[in-house]
Amino acid sequence: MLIGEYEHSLDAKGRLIMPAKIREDIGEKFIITKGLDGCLFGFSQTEWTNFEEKLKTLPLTNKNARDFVRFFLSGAIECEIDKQGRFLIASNLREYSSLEKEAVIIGVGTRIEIWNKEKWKAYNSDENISADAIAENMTMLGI
Amino acid sequence: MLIGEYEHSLDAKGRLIMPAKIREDIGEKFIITKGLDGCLFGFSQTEWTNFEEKLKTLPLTNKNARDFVRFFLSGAIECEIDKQGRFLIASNLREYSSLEKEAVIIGVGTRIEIWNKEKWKAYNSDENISADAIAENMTMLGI
DNA sequence: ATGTTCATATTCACCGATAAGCACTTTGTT
DNA sequence: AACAAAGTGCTTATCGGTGAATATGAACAT
Repeated sequence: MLIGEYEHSLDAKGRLIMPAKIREDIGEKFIITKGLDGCLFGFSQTEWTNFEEKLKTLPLTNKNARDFVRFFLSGAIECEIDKQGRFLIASNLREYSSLEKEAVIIGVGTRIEIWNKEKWKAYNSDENISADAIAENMTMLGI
Repeated sequence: MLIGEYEHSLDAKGRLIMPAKIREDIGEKFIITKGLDGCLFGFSQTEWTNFEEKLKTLPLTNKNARDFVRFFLSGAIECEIDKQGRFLIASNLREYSSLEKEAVIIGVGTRIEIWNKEKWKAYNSDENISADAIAENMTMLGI
């Protein structure tokens, strides 16, 4: 289970440290792709195949579904973590997610997400995560 | 059942003593997350896996669900209690809950809560938790 | 009251993870 | 061939996390 929030910075070549606590869960080789809300998604190999399976079940007759599948598959790249714990983020993905220097990596259960730090902070101060909304969701789930 | 209120202080590295009476209930490894009202939640592993199971059922395509899952999982970290009974609170969680020196740990049935002492006092002197208000809510709940 | 034990507080030292800079290699372009 | 750009790998310094040692204080028994 991938959890936690970690701040690190890209080096001049666009490489990022994979937090030590995530490294063993996600594996030496993993997949990153364009994510939702302006971040990047990262999947371990097994989670990626799960995800692909789900995409396959979508009806190709539906334009929305076709767009959705294209979005995720076209942006996907396999990454490898080097001896020093870093991985390179392809330039098109860096551009998509506005990653330049300061980044935040978060674990979200089955995947990680990579955010531009500023965007992450903005997202968190947004009303989309108000205490009320969270409390409401908690009771809905019976927590 | 987790109960009681305990005051302790963080050391220079951000570690906190787990009160002896809570230690055996919560286990050697447990999970802390961002909580509501500016405190942190702490769950035993069994309570946490229940929670995780529920989160897994939420749909990726729903923004509300994404927000909710992100809040709890990105804010979560597994903690281990060391030989001296202490555990480290990750810096982002310390920041979130304004924990610097004096802290209060309370047991709340299925979870513990960790508060900045000042915040805890302020919260308790608030009128929202006057004995009268609580009694009123109790009758509403049919107690 | 005194001593004993257990829990908590405080300080210090060490080690590993990370940041940052640099050099070398590869690839593609002119 | 020469160069620029991108990718890969190494080295060093720093900082945060971790464990050990010691001090303080409360609870309890004699």
